Amino acid sequence: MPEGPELHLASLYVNKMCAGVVFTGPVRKSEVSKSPDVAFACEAYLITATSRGKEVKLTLTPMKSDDTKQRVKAGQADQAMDIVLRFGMSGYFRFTTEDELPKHAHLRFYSKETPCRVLSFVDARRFGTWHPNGTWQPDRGPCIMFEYESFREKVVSRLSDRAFDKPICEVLLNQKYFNGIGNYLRAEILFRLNIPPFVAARVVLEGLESEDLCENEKKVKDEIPDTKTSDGDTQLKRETGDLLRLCHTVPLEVVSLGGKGYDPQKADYSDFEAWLQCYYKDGMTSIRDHNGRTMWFKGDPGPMTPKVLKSPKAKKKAKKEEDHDYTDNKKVARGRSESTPKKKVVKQETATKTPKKEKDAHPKEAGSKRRETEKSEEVNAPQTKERSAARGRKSSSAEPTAGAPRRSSRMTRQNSK
DNA sequence: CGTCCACGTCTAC
DNA sequence: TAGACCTGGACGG
Repeated sequence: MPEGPELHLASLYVNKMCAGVVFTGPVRKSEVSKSPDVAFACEAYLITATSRGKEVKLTLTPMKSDDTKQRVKAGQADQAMDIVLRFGMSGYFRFTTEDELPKHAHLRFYSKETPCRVLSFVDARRFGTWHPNGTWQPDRGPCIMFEYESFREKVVSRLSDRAFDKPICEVLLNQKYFNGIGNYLRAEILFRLNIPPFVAARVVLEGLESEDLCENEKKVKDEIPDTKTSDGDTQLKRETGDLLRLCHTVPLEVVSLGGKGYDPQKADYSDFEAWLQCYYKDGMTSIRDHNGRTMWFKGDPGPMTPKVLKSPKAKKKAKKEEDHDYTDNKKVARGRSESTPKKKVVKQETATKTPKKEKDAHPKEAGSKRRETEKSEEVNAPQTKERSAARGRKSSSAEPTAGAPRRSSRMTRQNSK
């Protein structure tokens, strides 16, 4: 969930659900959370939210009353407090009754009703954080969705920054310049323009102007290939705008998909999945970037494609071997200089294309990926995603295609209800 | 049961 | 530029 669009949808969710709701008492934190306590308590306060790139800011506003002195004396807030949150890999908001508190609700705001309801920041993996009395993180750039002009200007004017020496797909994750872009967005954006992911960012970006010449807010019309015909090869990509503009418009498309894209309650990610054209899609290729993140793309990977294998798997494998290596020469032998090459078995890269034994039933499922990886083993060659229908097939062999076990593995929030 | 993978930062050799 | 930080779902055995 959490890339720029989801963070923004989260702020919309808070504003919608909490409009007119009066909250009361202290803000509560789960026992297990390592994020700071939120020292705010108030007899009656309101909650609103805004977003910027990959951050959300909650504003707690005490409601007027005449007993200000008393309140202050009682340790109650009389001033608004901002809390800035980052969502990590799994954060989101829910507004529920107290007895429906989601698991992993690490920060909670209680309404004054009876029975009361609770606005929760839910974050299973706890990679998310919050900062009481916080401000937008200084090192993050302008929001790609709502500060488009300054975002664009900043990138164009700082192209000499060595940050742009790296492959474009990696630079797109640099929040100093692309605040709001995440792993699925970088794949979708580069795919739309057919830009090889591992081309130096500067090469891709130089020549672009600060002014967006295509500045007439015309909806980016993109042909979404008929999902049924699978074979997402339908090449009708006629995108409007340059890379920087798509860093703005593509995320906004996700926002326009609406709440169902976000609200885990709806458990309905089908629209979002249908919207995806590249990320995790069948027929696409994926390889690990220099930071170990999976880059999805199609076609030419570009000249700066990572040489050494650094998939989590490869790493783990290497580690394992080390553990079982009693020869004591680890440090010397492969200590570090040659890091991971170990068995660069590089099978013929032609191994890339997996026999297509399955006709797509329905794009979806992230399943089979591991299988592919399996095949590639130590190979650095890109892997194209193969059908996973086989997966559903397999597990529910009794039930072939009909109700296709379309539980869409990932993308499906752990709510499904 | 175990392994691999995930929409993201952080910080420590 | 590796790990670290976490939980849980999908799969494989």
